[in-house]
Amino acid sequence: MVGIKHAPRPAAAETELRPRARRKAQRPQQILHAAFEEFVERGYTATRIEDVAARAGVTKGTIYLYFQNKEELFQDVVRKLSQPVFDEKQFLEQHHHRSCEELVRIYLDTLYEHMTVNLYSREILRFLIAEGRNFPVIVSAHFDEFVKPLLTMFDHILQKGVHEGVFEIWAEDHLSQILISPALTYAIDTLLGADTNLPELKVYVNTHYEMVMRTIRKSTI
Amino acid sequence: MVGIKHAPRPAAAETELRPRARRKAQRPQQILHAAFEEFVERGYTATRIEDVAARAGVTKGTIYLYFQNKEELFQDVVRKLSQPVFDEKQFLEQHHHRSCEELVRIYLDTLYEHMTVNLYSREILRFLIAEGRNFPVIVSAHFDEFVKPLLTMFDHILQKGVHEGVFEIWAEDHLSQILISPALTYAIDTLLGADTNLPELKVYVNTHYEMVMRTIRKSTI
Amino acid sequence: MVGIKHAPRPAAAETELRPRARRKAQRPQQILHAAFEEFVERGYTATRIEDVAARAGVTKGTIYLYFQNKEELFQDVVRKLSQPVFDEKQFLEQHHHRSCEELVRIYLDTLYEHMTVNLYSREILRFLIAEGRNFPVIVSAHFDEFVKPLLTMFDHILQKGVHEGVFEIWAEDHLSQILISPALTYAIDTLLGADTNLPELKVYVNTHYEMVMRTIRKSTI
Amino acid sequence: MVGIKHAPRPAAAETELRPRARRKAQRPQQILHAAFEEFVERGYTATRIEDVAARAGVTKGTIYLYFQNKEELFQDVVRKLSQPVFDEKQFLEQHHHRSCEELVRIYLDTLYEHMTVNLYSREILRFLIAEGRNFPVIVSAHFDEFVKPLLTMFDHILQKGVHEGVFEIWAEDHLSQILISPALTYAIDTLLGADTNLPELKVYVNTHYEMVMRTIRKSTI
DNA sequence: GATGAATGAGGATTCATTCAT
DNA sequence: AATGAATGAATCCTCATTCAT
Repeated sequence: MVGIKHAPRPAAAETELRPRARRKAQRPQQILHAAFEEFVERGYTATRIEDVAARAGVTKGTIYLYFQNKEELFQDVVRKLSQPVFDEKQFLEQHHHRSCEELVRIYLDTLYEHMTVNLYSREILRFLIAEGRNFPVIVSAHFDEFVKPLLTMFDHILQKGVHEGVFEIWAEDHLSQILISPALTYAIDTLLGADTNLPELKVYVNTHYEMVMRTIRKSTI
Repeated sequence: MVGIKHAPRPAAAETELRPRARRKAQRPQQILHAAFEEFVERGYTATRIEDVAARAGVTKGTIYLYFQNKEELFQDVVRKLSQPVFDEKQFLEQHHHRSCEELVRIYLDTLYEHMTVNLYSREILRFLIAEGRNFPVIVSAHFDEFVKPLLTMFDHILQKGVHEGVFEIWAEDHLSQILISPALTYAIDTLLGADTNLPELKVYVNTHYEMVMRTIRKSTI
Repeated sequence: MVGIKHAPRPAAAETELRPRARRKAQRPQQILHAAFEEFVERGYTATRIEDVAARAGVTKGTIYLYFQNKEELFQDVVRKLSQPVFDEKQFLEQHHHRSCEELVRIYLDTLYEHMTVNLYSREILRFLIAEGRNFPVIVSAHFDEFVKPLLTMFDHILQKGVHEGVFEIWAEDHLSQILISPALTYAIDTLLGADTNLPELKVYVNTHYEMVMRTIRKSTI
Repeated sequence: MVGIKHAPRPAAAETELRPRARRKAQRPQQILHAAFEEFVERGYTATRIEDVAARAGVTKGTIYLYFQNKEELFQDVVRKLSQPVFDEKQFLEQHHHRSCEELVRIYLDTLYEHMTVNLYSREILRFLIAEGRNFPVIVSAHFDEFVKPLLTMFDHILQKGVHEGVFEIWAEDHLSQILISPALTYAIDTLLGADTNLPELKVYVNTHYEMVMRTIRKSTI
């Protein structure tokens, strides 16, 4: 009987840890996600620690066991919940048999899909714009870690195209940035909740792709 | 002729008022600008009415003589300090002798100059992204009043070009939006204070212009 | 022409004063009445000087020309707008041919009518109860000037009745106060806005009168 | 027997709680009483939450843990600190052997004693008169819960007397209200702090009682 | 480790009062 | 005499943070 008193030991599902320890190990993640959602819904200042706690299923005090303070929590949310759109190496390997034009297309499709599906990216963009002034460090960290790789990768595709004689890089600077811009426009439109004005995605991407190709395709006269 | 050179004496409006009345007439503007600057520096929530007052050279109470409350003040800042980039009619008249390609170039130059010179536009964009969730009305009002005309006008230039046989509109939708996107990217980059990553404007505009032309110029084979 | 420029001199209607002077002379009264009404509607603290001013048709500043401050204004309202229910001398002369029983009846009728018709009395009672703590002087002044005479006068009627052998004063003290009490109850009920519970006045007065008579009428066995 | 002498150990409710929980359990009462006293001394508007807190030995914030806001606090004070004068059933059982005349006397004695001893009743009456305009709900709630039962109970005594042939109800309506009125007068006088004019209670009650009896005692000729 | 009661600094807003015009 | 713009003290309420349990 004594043994039965205790809840049966759960199958060590995800980790080897005891339930208590496991629960503890998950706390920070739970809290980060809860915080993210609250920050998304209300913005930094309007978000109350207590609401984050409630959403995470803990209480105020617990938040402070894992995070110094609200500011720290916010920064951690941005840092830890940002997800790279691509893993460049993997992307190139996965699509190594594709033509450069196809790579551009897949790149764009992936990018837009990421933005559509992945709440995080979009909302973190909002955070950065809204609160960036007060958190300059995470802004540039985010830029380095997530935006720059995006641009670099597009650059690589362009270069590959040049190398293969299908693309033409006629400008010295900023070309990738300019060519990808429409995706940012789309993201901002979404952020502004301009639902009415939101373009139909498929058509939008087609046009975007066409714009890119017309711009860089090497004329083969 | 000499006489005519001077602007016509302003209607008794401002100058002839007694000092007190004149001061009063200026208050709302003073406050709006002070508020704008505080909102820019701190964001909506972090801005204290008392700071706005101090910056405007008045005291707390005075703010409330002219604005219902903080929210109202914020909305008025956005509403009243937004400035249209173009007056389309005037723009077209002024440049009626230009070719369509030149019109596109002037359009872009004007747009970027506006963004560079005009603090307001840029920061109001930040407001809209940061606080838009809480002020949906001004977001859509702003879109209708300032963004939509911008797009429409670009559309008109494109159509003119098509009419004259120099441009080709090969997409049914969103073309203008996509073609102008790089300007938004530039604005956002500025907002993010990515000073390091900020492109040299002249080169950036050139590239943007070239992108547009490559995209829409009718091939004349 | 010069003469016509000025507004025609209004006929010296109520006083010999010039219009301007007359207007000035009326100001304090106007303000007192406006203040009274505001105090009635909102209570002392919730009444704003500006509202009083607006109701009096002047501006804030003007109030302070005639009254030291809000407190002073309140006290003046209570002092100057209280109106005696009876002029005892006149009352007795007017009804000298009546029997004592009739005098009691007329006394009660007058009292209730005063309370019903005369907003002031009722509301000033509320002031006294609500704010009396903070204005002890006017409470006792009011008591001496308005309540005491009321009781005294009833006493006199009783004594007259005793003298004429129709009434019997069987208690040494407080008899008048007790016999008049139902009128106070009625006033309070009105104040509490207990409209639902408010008795039909005529019936109520009848019962009150009957109570009084049964209490003091000399049995004539 | 010794053991039994002690009151049965109170249900774990209060005593067995850990100190923290116990303190929490008492907070609302502490605050209510502190608030009551402040409201009594200053009136609703002039009372500052911070003063209530200080008197309750807590800080501002704590008040808001237990009460939504100042208004709510006020209403709760009125609601929860009002105490019925009688428990009718108990009163009648306790005095079932008394004559109806004695019942009337005891009723009055109890009523006056309640008013004298029980600060709350008196001051809550002041609240209702002073602030009733702004809290109509609690006025009528209070009337239904505390005043009406008082009248009803007096009615019942009268009816009992009629049944036993000693009283005569000669008026259809409002009789109880009128007969009890002097008690209200007494309460108001106390409220007005008319200490000078305050009757000596014993004499006053005697006269009141005599008035009632002369009014309703069935003549036994 | 977790809790949640308590704190108290901080900020929006109101309004009696002043005073230059 | 009258105005009404401006002031700033006063007060409600919120919420990040602490800490005894």
